[in-house]
Amino acid sequence: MKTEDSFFRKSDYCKNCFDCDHRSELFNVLTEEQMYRLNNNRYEVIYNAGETIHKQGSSATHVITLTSGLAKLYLEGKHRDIILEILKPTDFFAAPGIFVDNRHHYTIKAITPTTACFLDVEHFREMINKNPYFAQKYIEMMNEKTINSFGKILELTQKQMPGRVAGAILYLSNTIYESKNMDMELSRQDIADLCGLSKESTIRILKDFKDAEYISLEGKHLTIKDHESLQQIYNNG
Amino acid sequence: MKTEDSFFRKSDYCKNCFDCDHRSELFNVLTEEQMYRLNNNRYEVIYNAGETIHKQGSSATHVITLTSGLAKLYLEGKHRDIILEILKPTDFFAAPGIFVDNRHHYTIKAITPTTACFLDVEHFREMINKNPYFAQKYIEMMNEKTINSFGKILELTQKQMPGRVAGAILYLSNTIYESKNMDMELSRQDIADLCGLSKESTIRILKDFKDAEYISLEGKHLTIKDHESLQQIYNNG
DNA sequence: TTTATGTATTGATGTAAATCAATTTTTATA
DNA sequence: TATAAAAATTGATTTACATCAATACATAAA
Repeated sequence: MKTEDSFFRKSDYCKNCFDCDHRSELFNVLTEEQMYRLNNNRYEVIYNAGETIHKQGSSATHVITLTSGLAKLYLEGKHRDIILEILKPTDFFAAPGIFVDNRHHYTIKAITPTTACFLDVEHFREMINKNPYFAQKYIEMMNEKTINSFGKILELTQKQMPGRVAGAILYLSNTIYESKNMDMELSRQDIADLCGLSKESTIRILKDFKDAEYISLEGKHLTIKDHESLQQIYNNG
Repeated sequence: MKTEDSFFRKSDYCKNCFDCDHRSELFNVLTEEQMYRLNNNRYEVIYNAGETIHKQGSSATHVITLTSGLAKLYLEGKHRDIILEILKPTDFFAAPGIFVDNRHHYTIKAITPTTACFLDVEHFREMINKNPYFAQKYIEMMNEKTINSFGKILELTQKQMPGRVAGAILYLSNTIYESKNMDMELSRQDIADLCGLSKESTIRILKDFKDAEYISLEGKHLTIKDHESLQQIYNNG
């Protein structure tokens, strides 16, 4: 059911792709004709906080661009979830499964009210086949994600708790909120899943950082007070 | 310095790419002209066991196909190495860095005497730009690796020791040696790095499996005696 | 407002796996 | 062959983290 809030957000709907400021930069290399077709085939969906956008294991029929809000992309494990990435506008996502087994290998869930623009996989594949620039852009994007996932593997297996939590704080500050002063929309469990730690351990480390005055923290309001120290803990973690 | 053994292996040198049976299936979609250019630009290198083929952090100038031998592809972490993949003929490898920062983000080292066929990155990029089938094949390959690395993340963070060691044994048997009866060329440390465990812990689990008669193990000769049980341990982890 | 339900916090306890240390076995070298 | 060096094994100890349990707090529903 739509909330009043999401109803009003319908003003967020994009008129067209040509002058859309929510468009992923991936699409900048499309030809005029391809852009036209893109515009005719896309559609937008509005999600409430907590709703699932892609479900791990389900069939991958569309690629998406997040046009507003915040979402988490995570692997559902047996014992816990591992958040690989927080998605924000205008992140583009094409499931790696669309060229393999047409399945989603992770779940994407809205953290805040969110809108996403959907594009049919067949259409996306066609763009790749017909436009080498587009293909190259996509490959660059994929490869960057691969490299990131290497880093994730090392962090999750080699860093210990303080290093991982410091890493999560720096990631949120540098990449997601782009500020040292954050009204985080993530729950403590989300932060834990970002670190691959239990909720309790994460909370304890956050408290340590607060006591050491590296951060200030009240509820979901977090401010980085000593970026230097956090960075050092992350590096030596 | 070349050993006598590696000298004799020069007979392994490929005459040309056209009828090469060490060629990665990726290249099957090349046009005749592209295949001709491939043949003229490639070169082969012979490695002794233990030698480094690609070094993490160094600049990525070539993509490779492993034409003989066995190699390990691993991330060098602060405290330990994580083996992502064992490479065997005719595995193809293009560093994800070639479309990002022109660096290697992992190290590849020969486990046994090994030959690898090198192809210039510029040339490889050209193939991708000029041949959409080739680009698609490459994307498929990349995506498959991405999906595998998701699995790796879950295994390393959620499975405990017996599950991980069982996984490594099954991987070696199913994918690398393609037999239940293996004369493993990997060291105990290699197996540990494949599991993300310490050498000592890995050895202990192997001993447990031997005592339970799931495997027989003498030195580097390993035979799977109870595949079912190993699979179950892997699944329930 | 009251009640309920989920989220956050803190402390006590348990445990999986690493580390350390010593010994044995294997492989390489003089 | 003898000797050195590396790899494998085993046991004892330590520790980083999870789990469990109880309580506090916040948000939403009645």
